[in-house]
Amino acid sequence: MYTVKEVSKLLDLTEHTVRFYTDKGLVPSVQRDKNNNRLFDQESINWLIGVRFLKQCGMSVEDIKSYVDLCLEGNSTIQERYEIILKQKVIAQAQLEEVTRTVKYMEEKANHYLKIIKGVIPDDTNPGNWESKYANNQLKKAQADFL
Amino acid sequence: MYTVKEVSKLLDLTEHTVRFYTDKGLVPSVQRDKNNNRLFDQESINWLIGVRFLKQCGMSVEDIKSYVDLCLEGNSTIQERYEIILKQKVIAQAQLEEVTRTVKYMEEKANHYLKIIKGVIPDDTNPGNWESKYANNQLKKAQADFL
DNA sequence: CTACTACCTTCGTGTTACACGAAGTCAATA
DNA sequence: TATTGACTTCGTGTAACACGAAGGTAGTAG
Repeated sequence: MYTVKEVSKLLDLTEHTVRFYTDKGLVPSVQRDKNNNRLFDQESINWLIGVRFLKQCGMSVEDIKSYVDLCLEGNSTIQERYEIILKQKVIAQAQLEEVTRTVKYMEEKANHYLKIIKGVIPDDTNPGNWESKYANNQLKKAQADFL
Repeated sequence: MYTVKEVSKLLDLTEHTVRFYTDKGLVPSVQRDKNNNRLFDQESINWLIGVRFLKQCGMSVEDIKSYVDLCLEGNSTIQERYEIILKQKVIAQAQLEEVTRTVKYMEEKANHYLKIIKGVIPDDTNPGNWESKYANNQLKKAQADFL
């Protein structure tokens, strides 16, 4: 059994957020002790982890609430829930691509700066610099995605 | 040369956001035509793409502005910029792990639902369901990360 | 017994990064 | 002439919190 504080540490959420989520009904299994303190058992923590995943891929608190309610409604809603998860899966996959590109950008950028610092190449801070060159290269791929 | 509308389509931002960013000075190379319309050349678009990457890994508009200002200040700020990028790189890499986990969660969850729908396994909607079982498995890894 | 700590509550304000609409102004185009 | 599309400022609204205040209760330590 965990307190709000422990859970917040465990899942890297603020206590505020943990209370916020439970109050919004995102963690139906959360209990109270005789002093009205929130008590999280393993299951509640598991729920919270699930909630974090759903949040992660851009679901609003409201939408997560709806989803949780569907879960509580029972087996009749499984098709509906399946479709929600499928949609989120697609979103998460798109995020994965974006984040992968971002990591790559940061890596190449860091390398670029490092080279300048080490004097391997001259600096080029002014407009028309690496930002441009890098992005110009990226743009072909990027545009293919966006257009 | 691109208009706000075109850029917004190209980079999947709203026109509001594009104006917002340019007004905040995140795209120093943006020009105006004789009618005061924002005009984006290739370089401005590249800048915007860079801004998007920085945003992506959690930098605030304010911090991006500071970074952009550092860029404009010139070669003396390269070390500082290098450190910023390194920090963002770490953040982006952490995001990558999180998103990877999220994708996995969604995939496994979708598979689970699919099995229920196809009648391969019975439903288990009530508390103590798959959410718990999945999360219980995840928890060991998760806890290793968080504790 | 009292002080302190750790929960809880409600209330209310502040923040970020926008979204959105209103109203009014230009300028080019049909 | 009317529409279109850009612009501006102003102002409100929103989500998901962050944070502090004020006040309550419960358990522990000195």
